[in-house]
This record gives sequence, C-alpha cells and structure tokens, in this order.
Amino acid sequence: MHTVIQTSARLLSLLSLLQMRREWTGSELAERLDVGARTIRRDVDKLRSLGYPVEAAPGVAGGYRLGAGGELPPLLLDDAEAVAVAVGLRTAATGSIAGIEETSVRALAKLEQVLPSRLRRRVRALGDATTSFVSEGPQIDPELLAGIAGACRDAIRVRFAYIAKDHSATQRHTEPAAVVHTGYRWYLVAFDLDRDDWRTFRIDRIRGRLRLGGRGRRQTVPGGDPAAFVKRQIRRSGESGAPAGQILIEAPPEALRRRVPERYATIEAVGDDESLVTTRGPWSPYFLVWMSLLDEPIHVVGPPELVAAARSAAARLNEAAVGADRAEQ
Amino acid sequence: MHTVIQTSARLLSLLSLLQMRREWTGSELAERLDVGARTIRRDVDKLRSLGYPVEAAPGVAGGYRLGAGGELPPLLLDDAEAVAVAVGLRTAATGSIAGIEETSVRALAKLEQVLPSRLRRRVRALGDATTSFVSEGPQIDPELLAGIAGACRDAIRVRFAYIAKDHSATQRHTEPAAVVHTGYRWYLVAFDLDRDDWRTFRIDRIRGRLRLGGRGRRQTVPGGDPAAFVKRQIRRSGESGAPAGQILIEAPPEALRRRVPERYATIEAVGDDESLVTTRGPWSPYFLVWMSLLDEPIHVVGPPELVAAARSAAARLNEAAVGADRAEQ
DNA sequence: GCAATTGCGGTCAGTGGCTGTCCGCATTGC
DNA sequence: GCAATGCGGACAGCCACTGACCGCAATTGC
Repeated sequence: MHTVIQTSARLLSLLSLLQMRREWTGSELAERLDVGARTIRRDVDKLRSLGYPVEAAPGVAGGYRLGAGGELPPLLLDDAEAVAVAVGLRTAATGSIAGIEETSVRALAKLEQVLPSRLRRRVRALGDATTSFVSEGPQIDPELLAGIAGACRDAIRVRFAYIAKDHSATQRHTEPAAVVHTGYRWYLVAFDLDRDDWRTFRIDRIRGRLRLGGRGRRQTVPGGDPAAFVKRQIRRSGESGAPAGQILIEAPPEALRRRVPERYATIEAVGDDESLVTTRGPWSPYFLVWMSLLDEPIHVVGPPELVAAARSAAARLNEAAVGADRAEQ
Repeated sequence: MHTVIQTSARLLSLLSLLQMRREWTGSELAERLDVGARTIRRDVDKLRSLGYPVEAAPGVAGGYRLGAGGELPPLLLDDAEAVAVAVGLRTAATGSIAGIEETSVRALAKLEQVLPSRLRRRVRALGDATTSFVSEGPQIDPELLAGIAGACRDAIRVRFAYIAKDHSATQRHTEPAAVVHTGYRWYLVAFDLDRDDWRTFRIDRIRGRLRLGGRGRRQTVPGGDPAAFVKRQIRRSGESGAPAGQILIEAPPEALRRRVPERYATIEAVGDDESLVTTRGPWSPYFLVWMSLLDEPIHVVGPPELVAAARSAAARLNEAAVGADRAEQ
C-alpha cells in the first residue's frame, strides 16, 4: 500500500510511543509497529534528521528514548490529556497567572479548533464545575474568548450583541483584529462595519453567541499596536467603572509582594513601613476579606462602600462565631 | 534527497500551518512548502487518510482548513504556546479543578520530558511568580510531581529524602508505581527497596531533589488499585492531621454546590434549609474567607480554633474600618 | 448568467527512496 | 566473557512520489 503515508504514520506513531514511555528497545518498537528492527533504526534516524532528539543507549539496559531538544516535537495527547490541557488553558486564560493570558487564549483557540466534540463537551462540563473560587474580575467564558481569538487569527467577521456603557444593547458586525488583556479586563479591537470605524469592545459586555461570517479585510489596528490602541481608548473614554479599593497596610511593600497578586492590585510604599494597596479594577468583597488574612494591621482607605463592606463582613464573622458559642451551650 | 522524510516533514508542516490559521488556499500552501499544487492536494489526501479531517471549500473564497475530527491530531505548538500549556497544566495539577489533577500530572510529565530547557526555565519562572493566591492544601512543586509521575510511568527507581510523621528524616530508595490524588493530598505508592515492602509516601513530605536510578521491576500495586491501596493505608494509620473545619450555612445544599468547590469541602444537608460544610483537610483561613463571602448567614461549628479565627478576622476588619474613620477625621 | 477563483482527480513518465535481509562491530551489564 | 542491545554498510526489488497537463465541478461576486 501507499508506503509514504505508512512511513509518515509510522513516524508519528513512533513519536507517540516515545512520548508515552521513556524507554523502548528496538525490538519492542519493531513489534509494536510491525516492521523490521532495521526499519526502526532507520525511522529513528529520520526522526533525528527531523530535529527530534531520540537518545539511544546500547547494552543490555539500553533502548530508545525521546530527549528534550531544541524544538518541541508535535505533542501526541490521548483524550484525557487533551481535556486536561484544555481545562488548564482555560484557567490560565482567565487569569490566575499574570502574563500568559493572551498566549493561553491563542493556544486554546488552536486546540479548540481541532478538539473532537465529545472532548469539547467534557471540557465544558469540567470548566463549568470549576467553581469560580478566584472570582475576581468580570467573569468571561473562556470558550467565548477562544472563539473571538480564533476569529481574530483567521480574520473572520463576527456579529454579536453588545451592552454599551449606558446599558443599551446593540448588534455589532465587525472585523476582529486583536484580543487584548489589560491585567484586569479583556478587550476586543475590531473594525465596526456599521459605524465604519475601529472600536474596542469589552468582552465581558458581549452577550449571547458569536455569529461567524465571511472573511474580513482589515486586520491591522491603526498604529499597529493593539495594546496601545486599547490604552488610548480607555484613557479617552475615561473608563474607570466602579472606584478602586484602597487599603493601607502596616508593612513595607517588599513584605507584601509575594502575598498580593500583581494581577489584582498594585502596591505603593507610604512612609517607611506602610504600603498602599490599590485594586486594579473595582474592589470586591473578596479583596477585602483576603487582605484581612494578612498578618499585619490594615486600614481601609476608601471608598466609603469598602469601609461599609468591611463593617458588614466583620459583623457577619462575629455572628458566625457567636452562633458557634450558642451552639456549644 | 530523502523523499520520505521530506514528505513526512511536509505533512507535519502542513498540519502545523493548518493549525496556525484557519484558511489556506492550495497555492498559498504550495508556495509555503515549496512544492507543486498537485502535491498539496495529494498531501491533503494523505492527511485525510491518516484520520485528520481537512475540510476544503471550492470557489473564490475557498481553501483548506483543519476541522475537528474523531481523533486529536498531533499538536504543533510554538514556544510561547508550549509555555502556556505547561503553566496551565501546573495550575490544574495543583488543583483548582476537581477531577483532572492526575491526568494533568500525566500530561505535564509527557510535556516536560520533551520541553527544551530554555522553555522549562520560562515555565519555572512563571510558575514561581504565581503568587500562591489559592494556597489551599499543602504546597507541592508541580515539577516534583511531574518528575515522580514520570518515574512511575517509566518504572525508574528513585531515591529521595522523606520526612516521616514524627518529623524524622530518612533516605528512601524506591520503585515507584503510582501517584494518587485524594482530593486533598498527593501520595506516591512505591516499593521501598530497603524495607522490602510497599509503602505510601505523602509527596508534600518529600524534600530536596529526586535522584533517578535504574529500571525497576515492580510496578503493580498489591491489589491492583493504587487509589484503594492509599485509602487503606490512610485508614490504617489513622492519618487525620489537623481537624477539619465545619461551618453551618442557612441555605440548602443545592444553593451551595456551585459556590463551594468539591475539592475543598463536602456539603451535607441539615434539616430543611441548612447545610453543614466540612473541609476535606484541616481548615485554613481561606476556608473562612469564602464562607464569609456567601450571602447567607453562617455559623462556625468548630473546631474552637476556627471560631477564634473568625473572631479575630472580625476584629481585624472592624479595626480596619475604624482606622478608616479615624483617617477621615 | 457570466467570469474568476479554487478544489478535484485522472493519467503518464521518470526517479529514487523504502524495505527486508544479512553481516560484522561497539557498548553495556551481569 | 556472554548476552543483549544499538549501529550502520551493502544489496536487490519494488513501487510510491513528484511534477506536468488536462478537463470538470462548485462557489462567489458582479
């Protein structure tokens, strides 16, 4: 039969086997792949000449194994592993680790494009069960994010429903160009076909499903740098949303760096031994209670609502403790 | 030159291109791969016969694209994407999502085996910057976890330093068999060569680096099921550690399921409208935090330390609010 | 409806890579 | 030193791959 596709398929299988287990002897591989041992040696050579470092050891305890090379070989994942990767990327995209959100979304878009639907269902099920423990920031569906990122990559027009700042709902027809993550929010930079101009959209304000259209033409943001474009737009529109929360902590910034995720808040020194922690977005109850877990004394600076929230959280916790005492008696 | 390796390499490149962008025309691909358009068509056929569903559309807006098939094609990631995947798997492994920890570790072991060292460094750097925001449960280095999982998979002997329950340090020489995650802790089931018997090790009590040895012989846990083995061992040794925390919430369990990660706590109904939430491991301040973020009234049941923690958190919050008032004056 | 673009697949000839077999050699662990 | 293992040269047969050329079908845009 078609030898090359056999050969190619065999090379892929070989790579897969080498990724599954560390050590294989030539004869094991020959048996698994149903070819002669000589062919295995030749295949190993082929893999090497393709840049994948197959290490070999002679002797009775010898065998073949795949080493870490200069280039990443194609990853051959089984179903469960693929699901794990997708779920991992979803959480990474929604941001527990600073600095790789956008790359995670890109990788997720790539994976979702080829993910069999049965696996996609499993990913979705697991993702929904995730319990947004770190429910900081606006909640965004990673699938929506991946879909938008894919549309940007492929220059595919998208229609979606959008809730503007004044809560008015509109239908948008756009040619998406880039997805930008500011450390707090996700934005889509796209050419709005109805308004005939470039716009930025807050992705958490996109509602419903994306409707994909035909191929778009514009894919380069004015100025070339999508992140800069978003920054300008934000500054111009003075988008501030709810006020940030500020808390003063009786500890130098260095002592806090490790305990305050950069993603959520900034730290400034105040005097010698105090730090001002400011949330990047609007404050949330979580910020409050979490700050209360630090060892050092804290003082809420503002806004007044945060002070009120602190008082009510204190009351709730007190009640919880009192309830315990009552239960004991 | 070697046509088959050229052909195989071209198929891989083709797959890579199709994963990068959604639509390519045949002539674009032909130019990129430096072959004739006819060959591209044949290569597409080859990919199809390998099981990867390449969709094609005729017409002026047509082209080739990779669809979602029954089988996952080899993932061809660039450097940044590989790092994102590795970081995502690390966080998934250390457990923000219930149910895929062990698979994530397996996938991570697979990836780390072939990850070029420059990328491994970047992953480590990002991982270290993660800020253990969700620092529930014992902290475990995902790299250690991946290393152990790899040793299990490959049946490679490992030596490591181990801190026993009575804090005494010992050197262990083992043939690792399986890594088990209980929903709270990670365990290694291995054959202890010095003690000549099977043992379970808490991975958070392993110190320092793993030293890998030669090939082991035993890889099947007595009874066949590693998880069951670990469960038996835990029951026998009566390992309980610090006491679990319990909080009574004035809400039916159904209302809580979504807001309380199964991984950290169990929920039982008490009466008609109340639920008892019990941490799986010892309670931590974080448990207190998110319980206090629920809307319904809560009551700490025990242990007394948790009551005390609630009281002191309440006091701190009160002080924080008072401090704010003072600052305003 | 027409034209342009694009994918599809048949055919042909030439070339050269792939496979299995057989061989001797080097290395490692027991 | 023996057994197991990887390495690679040589040889013969075979047939898959490539590029070129062709006409056909489907889709989009005007």
